[in-house]
Amino acid sequence: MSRALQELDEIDAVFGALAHATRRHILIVLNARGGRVSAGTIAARFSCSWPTTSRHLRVLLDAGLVSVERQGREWIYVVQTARLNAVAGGWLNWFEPKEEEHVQTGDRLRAI
Amino acid sequence: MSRALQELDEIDAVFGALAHATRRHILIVLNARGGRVSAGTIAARFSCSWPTTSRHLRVLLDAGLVSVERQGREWIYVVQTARLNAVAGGWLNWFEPKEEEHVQTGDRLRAI
DNA sequence: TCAATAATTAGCCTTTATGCTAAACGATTG
DNA sequence: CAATCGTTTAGCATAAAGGCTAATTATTGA
Repeated sequence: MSRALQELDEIDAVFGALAHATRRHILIVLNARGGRVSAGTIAARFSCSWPTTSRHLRVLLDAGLVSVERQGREWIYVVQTARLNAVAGGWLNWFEPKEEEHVQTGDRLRAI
Repeated sequence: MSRALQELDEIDAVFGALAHATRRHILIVLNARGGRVSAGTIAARFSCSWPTTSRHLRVLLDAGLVSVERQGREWIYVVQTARLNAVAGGWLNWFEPKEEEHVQTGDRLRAI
């Protein structure tokens, strides 16, 4: 797959993941708590059932917005702020009031 | 409704609108063509049926990401980049690598 | 090794989103 | 004022997303 096409898929996954309020909230909570939180701690903070939260975490994981590490019998989720900023921020950057130069290459352009 | 709650609804509408590839594409096309394009010109550029494109435009309109003006028998859609940057960029700003001060007020904080 | 803990996966049902065709509607043109 | 043009609205069918409970997996501790 071309770089541009792959980038389109990433954009799709990221904005798809950000479309749900609960998932956005999870990212904020994760970030507010230092970026590393166990699944149980997250689940306890939300009104939906644990499996439902677990699935939201999976969507975020598939989008690369969090990573996960096993620690004993806990799963620790880690927010990937760099990726969030790169992918979502990168897309948004198309709409920045531009002053002359954009950072976008020809390959990047094909990803529209 | 409180300012913070209204802001949450705006964030929800904006990220909801950005969740679909076609709608993101419409915004890019609109922006690339100088920000003002008729519905027909947009519809011609997409593979889905005209009514379907029309509905995508409606979702963007409801999210405030475009506005619309009648001009003769055409409808001219205008991309609202300022709002896009304010709402989506504003939310993303929570994840910026922070150096001391954030621009967020107490009211803003409640919107998490 | 058996019970308890932490969490995921499976399976099902309901809601929401998306796409299409057909009908409607306001502005213009003949 | 009738026909046409540009576009939206209505209505329906299908697909995707989200939520729940029950079952399963892996790890720890008695």
